[in-house]
Amino acid sequence: MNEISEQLHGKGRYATRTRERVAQVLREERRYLTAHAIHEMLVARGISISLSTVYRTLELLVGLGVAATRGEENGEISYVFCTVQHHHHAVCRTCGRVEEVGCGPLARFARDLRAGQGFELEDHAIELYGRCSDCAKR
Amino acid sequence: MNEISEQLHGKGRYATRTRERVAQVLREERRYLTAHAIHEMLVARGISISLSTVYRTLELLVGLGVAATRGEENGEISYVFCTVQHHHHAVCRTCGRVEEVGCGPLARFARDLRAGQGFELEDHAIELYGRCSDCAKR
DNA sequence: AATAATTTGACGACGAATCGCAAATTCATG
DNA sequence: CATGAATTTGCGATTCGTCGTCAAATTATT
Ligand SMILES: [Zn+2]
Ligand SMILES: [Zn+2]
Ligand SMILES: [Zn+2]
Ligand SMILES: [Zn+2]
Repeated sequence: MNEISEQLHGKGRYATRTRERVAQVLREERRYLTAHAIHEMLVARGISISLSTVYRTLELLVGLGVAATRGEENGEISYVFCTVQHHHHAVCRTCGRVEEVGCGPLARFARDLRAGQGFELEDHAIELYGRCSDCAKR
Repeated sequence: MNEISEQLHGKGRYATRTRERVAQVLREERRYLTAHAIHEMLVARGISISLSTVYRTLELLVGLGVAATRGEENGEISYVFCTVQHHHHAVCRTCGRVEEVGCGPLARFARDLRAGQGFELEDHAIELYGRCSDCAKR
């Protein structure tokens, strides 16, 4: 019984094979995927699952804090595996891999912002794009 | 003839009353609005315009670099008035006002990131949330 | 195995966004 | 200002992502 199963069990939800499979895709891929893409990947593996269930499971995982969403420019919603603590995502433009990074230097940024235009920073959303260590070598 | 009209004229597009009205809403509001919201605001002013035209005009303004988009979590797309040069948005959580801010401190952030996990930063997307100077006083 | 609670899949509803085409508007030209 | 070509607009239909309903299936418990 893994971490997600324990969280589900603690909240009176069932830890089903179906849910574990959706979570497994996110754990393996580590990049932003739409519900549709996840569904297709599971079907390609010979697993029978409905698109509705994929949506519901993703919503559940986001609620548990183990998945994060991002609104794409075309209106689609993408999901990615995620840890609970506050962090940001560095997205590789070559392979799509998502790495988590902290946000230490933002403290100084917030101070400058308040001094400059009186804006009191409460929160921030950052996405970083570039090349992951593997792809940068090639 | 304003700045947007000139840009349109230079690209063989017509500077129409309709387009100017959509741009005017963005200029006045300075916050993220959906195409639907913009359409309703224009209709409320007694202006007859189709939702299709609002969508097409917004797409055009984004292409001109005077509007920016953001994918919302529910799949909608929001638009905001924007200058061409690189910058980020500080969004007031009380009134929704969007202010533009630079990203000077990010240079150090990029250096630390490369040293820490080998990620080569090429670009970034940042959204800041908090209270604008007006709302912070109350 | 029996039971109760939860989840799943199939289907349809809903809304955002887009497309095609005829009518209207814009703009250059005379 | 009148004319005509080019572009834009509005309308309706269409596509597509997402979510709701409900009976059937699955899960956990005894
Ligand atoms: Zn994350
Ligand atoms: Zn990579
Ligand atoms: Zn404010
Ligand atoms: Zn920047």
